[in-house]
Amino acid sequence: MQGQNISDIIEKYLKKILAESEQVEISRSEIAQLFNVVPSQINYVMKTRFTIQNGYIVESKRGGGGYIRIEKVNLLDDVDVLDSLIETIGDSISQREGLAIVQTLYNNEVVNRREANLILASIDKQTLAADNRMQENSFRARILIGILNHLRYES
Amino acid sequence: MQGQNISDIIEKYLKKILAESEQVEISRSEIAQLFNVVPSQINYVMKTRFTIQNGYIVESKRGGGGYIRIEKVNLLDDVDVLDSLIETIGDSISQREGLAIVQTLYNNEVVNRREANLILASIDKQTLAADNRMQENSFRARILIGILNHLRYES
DNA sequence: ACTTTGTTTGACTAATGTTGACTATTATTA
DNA sequence: TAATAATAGTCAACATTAGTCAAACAAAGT
Repeated sequence: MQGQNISDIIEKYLKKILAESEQVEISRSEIAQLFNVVPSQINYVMKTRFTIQNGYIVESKRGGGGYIRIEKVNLLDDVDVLDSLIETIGDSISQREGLAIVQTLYNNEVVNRREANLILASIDKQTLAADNRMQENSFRARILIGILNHLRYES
Repeated sequence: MQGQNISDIIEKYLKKILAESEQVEISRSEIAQLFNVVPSQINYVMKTRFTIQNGYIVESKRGGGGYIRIEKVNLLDDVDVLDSLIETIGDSISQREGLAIVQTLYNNEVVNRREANLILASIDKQTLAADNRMQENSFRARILIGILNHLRYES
């Protein structure tokens, strides 16, 4: 039997619920209590077992009536393309290279023209207007990767 | 599932009314009594859920016959609203406020759902993952303004 | 055995919501 | 016009959640 540690058990518990419904909304402290672990262990489970690569989106809110919501999403077919693009980007990318990435997305029909232009607006040199080139390229990389990760699934 | 805290409930109550008519006029104390909260909680709800970023304008009057009036505004009809939206962004904006703005763009059919999610991905806290909060909010502001200006001159 | 990777824990931090005392404004009444 | 009543606004303390991070511990590789 594999999966005997408590994180695996919590993971199974939640995925069983998610097999029935599209999403779960939990109270971190309640789940923690239910499995007799500290609350932050729930964060660990989220971070290691409910990632976007696995097809899950996790959202949360603090304060009174706070929650953690896990949503199961359908991963698309182009995931491999997206992965390799993300790899290409790394942690820094120029505007010219960014344009090429968006072009690729458009050519592969991952995004349409309007969406492509929207992305370009967000990674535009003038938009980012960073203090220095390194910072600008760094944020451009993060934004593009965030968008690519988003394109993994249909919402 | 969602909306366990009383502020969310009050928000929903008011938005239900606003779905029918363009505006509501309430008595702060009456609403407070209706939901069994202190009057100032109504101000909290206004400040966090009925801002211009959310697409609402709140006006009020004190004294006898005082009121709080919530008005739904339309981005398309009102060019000034877009401008004031950009103005409220300034050079820094939180993820929460950013979400409110994108939601408003969607509600006003300036963008569709897919585009809205694309924008949200680009201004997401995790996407930006800046060294500090100020930097994160600063770049979020630049991106949003860049996108808003793009949308303005696009259609 | 040693090293690397994964898990568990708890102290500290951050975000959001609730409450009430005090203040400000407007209308009504003396 | 001055006093009073009837509203709404502000602000800071407190309450209620979730998040981060690094240390301790455990398991798996080499």
